[in-house]
Amino acid sequence: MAVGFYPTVVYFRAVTTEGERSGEPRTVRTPTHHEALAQVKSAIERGNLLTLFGCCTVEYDGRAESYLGSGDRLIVLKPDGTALVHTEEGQKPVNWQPPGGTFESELADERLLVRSRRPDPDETLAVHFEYVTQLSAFDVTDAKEISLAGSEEDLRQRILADPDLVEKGFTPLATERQTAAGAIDIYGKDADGTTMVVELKRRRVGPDAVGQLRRYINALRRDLHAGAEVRGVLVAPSVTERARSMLAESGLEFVSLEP
Amino acid sequence: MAVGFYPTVVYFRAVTTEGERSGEPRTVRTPTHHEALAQVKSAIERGNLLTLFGCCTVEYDGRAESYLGSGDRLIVLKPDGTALVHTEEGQKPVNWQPPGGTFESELADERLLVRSRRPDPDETLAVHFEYVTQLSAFDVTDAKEISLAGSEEDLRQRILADPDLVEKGFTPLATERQTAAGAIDIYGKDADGTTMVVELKRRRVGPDAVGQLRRYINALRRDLHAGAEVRGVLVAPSVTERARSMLAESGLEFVSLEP
DNA sequence: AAGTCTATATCGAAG
DNA sequence: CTTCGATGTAGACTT
Repeated sequence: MAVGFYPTVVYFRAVTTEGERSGEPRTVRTPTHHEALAQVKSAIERGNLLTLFGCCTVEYDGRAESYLGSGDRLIVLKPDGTALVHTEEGQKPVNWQPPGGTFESELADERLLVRSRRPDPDETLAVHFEYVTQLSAFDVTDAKEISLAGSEEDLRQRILADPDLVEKGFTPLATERQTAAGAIDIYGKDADGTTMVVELKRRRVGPDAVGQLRRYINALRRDLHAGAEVRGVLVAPSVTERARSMLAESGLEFVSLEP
Repeated sequence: MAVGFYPTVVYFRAVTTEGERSGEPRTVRTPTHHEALAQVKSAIERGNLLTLFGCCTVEYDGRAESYLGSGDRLIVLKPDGTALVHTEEGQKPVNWQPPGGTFESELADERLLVRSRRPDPDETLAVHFEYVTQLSAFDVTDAKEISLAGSEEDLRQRILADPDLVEKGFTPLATERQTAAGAIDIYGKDADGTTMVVELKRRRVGPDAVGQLRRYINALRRDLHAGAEVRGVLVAPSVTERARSMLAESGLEFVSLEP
């Protein structure tokens, strides 16, 4: 068992038992600010994923402004310019920077300062470290794409494959059909040939979805010849009480379907 | 310079130069799955912030479902139950679990498996590791709250402090005044005593904001006696072309104000 | 607990 | 480039 000293740089090559692992991560514990600066610069240069844990203050200036007092946080810097500042709680980072920016690091007042700048909108994020507990640079290449099911897109695919899920005899004619009020999820006809507008929601819907469907139908009625009959169907797992009464008022229909 | 062997557990106490630092972080490089499991369990038990870097697959099942094939990722587990799976790009984690869940870890097929379960909605996230490159457990207590300026709330405070920013003679009477269409940001009267509805947006607004303001005004006209005159003012840094014409059509006004 | 609204929303698609 | 809608939205606040 090795006991770390101060500062300690650890280079290591992974023991490979099943296929090639990624390049050597570089980890430094309790570095001096000077040493941390060198490691940060080098990691950014190499396009590594960089994590820093330590006590810091954070300033953000851009679409809004914020100041975060001194405390322990985990900072993640990605090669695409993303910056994340995480505290011990919450899913959302307490501060962040979206992809596309650039990182700069320097010693300010003899302490490590990491800055992220992003143009359009012009935004800066500055992390001032009081001390760095641990710094790690990882070589990471992850080509795999995620496959997601149960989304609205997935629901649409299922209805197109089996239109009877909406109503027996329903025939989809188009998806994303454009109207003045936006694109209709599924446009089609019922068994009698009456035009139908189907709006999909993957979860319980409120009044906003009813308004959206209503706007589509009004737009469609204007687009089609006057007096054209158009049915509107909201497809969702469930509906709020207020939305249900709005549907009734507007002569719209609801079909319950799990995503 | 120390060269890591396999596995290596590093316990260290930070050198304190300015006030007490947090407890000792625990970092393990290229652990066996068995060793990783012990460290994960111990870190969760202690309420530490845990980071894992390594090659893994990720399964999610809950509001939707997803599968993520094998690749290098950074996993962050927080003591509040938050789980984050980050790849080398993007601000959003590729998979995640909101706070409130519980972690379980075990060896499945002799490999480290970390699971997160969350009730209501019932959701599970499972990370299967092919190998762990590095594992770190941090003791973290961050009491500091973030102070944010330049938000819509901030804009409202400024207008209440100086109503002339909207219009000379404007008198705010209420904030968050309820209507059937929702709450009005600032409700008041102009120099002539005419009712005013002020809608605030901290950034460039599109047609949606005009629609929102229009709904508030219609609701208010219904609430007040018939024929009541109501002015609507949209306060934002700027407005899109389409929104500007909608404002003109609806007889609404626009005041440019930076957040 | 459920509904509503905001966000430094982020993200992707479409015009 | 803007505009628009979906998100496993998250998170805060009201009822």
